[in-house]
Amino acid sequence: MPERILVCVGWPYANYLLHVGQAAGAYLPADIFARFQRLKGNEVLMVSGSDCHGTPITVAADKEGVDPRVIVDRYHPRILEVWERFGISFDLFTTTLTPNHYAVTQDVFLKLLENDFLYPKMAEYLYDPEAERFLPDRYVEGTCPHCGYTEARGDQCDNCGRTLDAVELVNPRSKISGATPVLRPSEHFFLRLSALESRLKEWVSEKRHWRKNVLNFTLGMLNEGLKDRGITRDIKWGVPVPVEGYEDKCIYVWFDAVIGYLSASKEWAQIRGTPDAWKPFWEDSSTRSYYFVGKDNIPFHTVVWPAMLMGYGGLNLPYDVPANQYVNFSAGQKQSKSKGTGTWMLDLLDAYAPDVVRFYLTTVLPETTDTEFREEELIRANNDVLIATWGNLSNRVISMVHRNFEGVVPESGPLAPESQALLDEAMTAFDSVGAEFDACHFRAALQEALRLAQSANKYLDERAPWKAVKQDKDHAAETLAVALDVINALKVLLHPVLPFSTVQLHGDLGLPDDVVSQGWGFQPVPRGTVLAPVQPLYTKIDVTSEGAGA
RNA sequence: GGCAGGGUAGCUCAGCUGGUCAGAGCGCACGACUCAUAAUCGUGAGGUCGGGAGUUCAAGUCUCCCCCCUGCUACCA
Repeated sequence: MPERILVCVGWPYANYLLHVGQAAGAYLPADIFARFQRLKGNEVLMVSGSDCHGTPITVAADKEGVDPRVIVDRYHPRILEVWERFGISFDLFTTTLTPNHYAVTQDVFLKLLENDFLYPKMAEYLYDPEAERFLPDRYVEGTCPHCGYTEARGDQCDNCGRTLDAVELVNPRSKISGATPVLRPSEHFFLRLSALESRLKEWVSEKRHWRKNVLNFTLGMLNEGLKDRGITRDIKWGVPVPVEGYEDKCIYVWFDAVIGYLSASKEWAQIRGTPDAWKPFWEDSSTRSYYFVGKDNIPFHTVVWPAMLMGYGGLNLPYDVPANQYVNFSAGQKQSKSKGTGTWMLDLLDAYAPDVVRFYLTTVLPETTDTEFREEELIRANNDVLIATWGNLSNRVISMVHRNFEGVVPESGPLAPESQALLDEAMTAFDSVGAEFDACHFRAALQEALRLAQSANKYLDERAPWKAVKQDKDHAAETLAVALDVINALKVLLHPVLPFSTVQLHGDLGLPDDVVSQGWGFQPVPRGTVLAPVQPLYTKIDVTSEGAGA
């Protein structure tokens, strides 16, 4: 019975290039998961898009004296390029600038308003009289009232680490213009999170399968008590508030960004020519929806978005939010998009084959703790694990079939116990590896799959077909045929992580159709199949040269 | 400051509800093999599980205190 799986991935901000941390934190795990589910024969919808609103984009645009759209148009195509080259298999990767997204966002807004989960409230906010805009706390600098640090930000002092309120700062100044901010009254809509607190608690308490950090963090937030949250801003770049008298205000970026999952699903359905196709993914309660995000985004996906969905009514809440920790870069330096440090995905993909990057990143996915990206480790993983254990396995077997059996998969007679044992192991692997993938334990899944490759290597060493072929050709035939069957199993087991090279292997094995249509399960290579000439799946990387991948 | 996660072999990381939990892979040393991208297979060395105190017959595993890293702390998203 096929299941329906909705894979939602955090929306990248459209004013930076994508770095390794984002790829490993959200997009790669989401893609591995989606590919696995498709192999299982499940119906998968995987959506995301560029988050195009928000203060940083308008600030960047102002700095260059251009429309924010120019910034978006510069980065969105680069993001798409990463998906293409890295093999992130979105069903739709859109933006928050589409008319559809605006319409869906406003619909959610109005429905929440109608259901009394939104209400307007007057308050005072910091205003930059020179730049003529209201300032988020982060855009105010000044002297810390506690330690006297002169570069303190409005939300926190980087020197003494205290949390601040922007109005506490001594000598406050706007980060944008340098002007002294003033307080100005403004009326904004607030999301009545407080009213949904108990329902959220009840809902979260059932989520035993959530990761420890996600569950505890969310429970902690709920137990502290939820405060209503302002969801509109005095800005012109964003989705307009669809209420009379509020024409000069926009819906705040995080509110519209999470709605993107829904609007993208609807857009996907429209593009496909089946406008209602989104509904089963959102309205059928048997659908499992997953949200792949970084740990900094947990509250938006385990509290705010669920609250919005509850307030809206009739739509599925997240089934799981397998949030990841961070991938750090070199000596504990964070992969920060704002600081401009880190390894950009496009640079990395210029240097290395996508599957090599995917393989290495999968071994260091920050599933439970922050991890570290190191280029020399990537090279080592390629040479000493990917090629040594897996690439070389298929290479040595295919080579021997060419040398001794004219490249045709030989017949295997009655199987020796060790041959049957290896095949049994391959069949079992679909359960064990599959269970890990399904539980979003991608590192463990990869490790488990590689164990089968090691067993196959051991099997070859014990049966020594290169020796057997001289006295007992049937013995060698059996060994190679069985080894090919296991390689074919590994091709499927590894496909979610290594989509490019396993597709190549599928063709090299002379098999029809594609890997996905073969499905998640053991399939022997038909005897008599003609193999393609030997063609290495991966290329060794010279340690001394800077990235020479194929 | 508060909340959450993490601190385990040279490196990257597993270790759920306390008793083969002191592990895996890589690296390193030695041996075997030579089909294969000097790949593979076997053997071995390596850690008082961040520090201290406690509970227990028994603690990386529970409790308390301390140190370090990361995130959040509601106007970055």
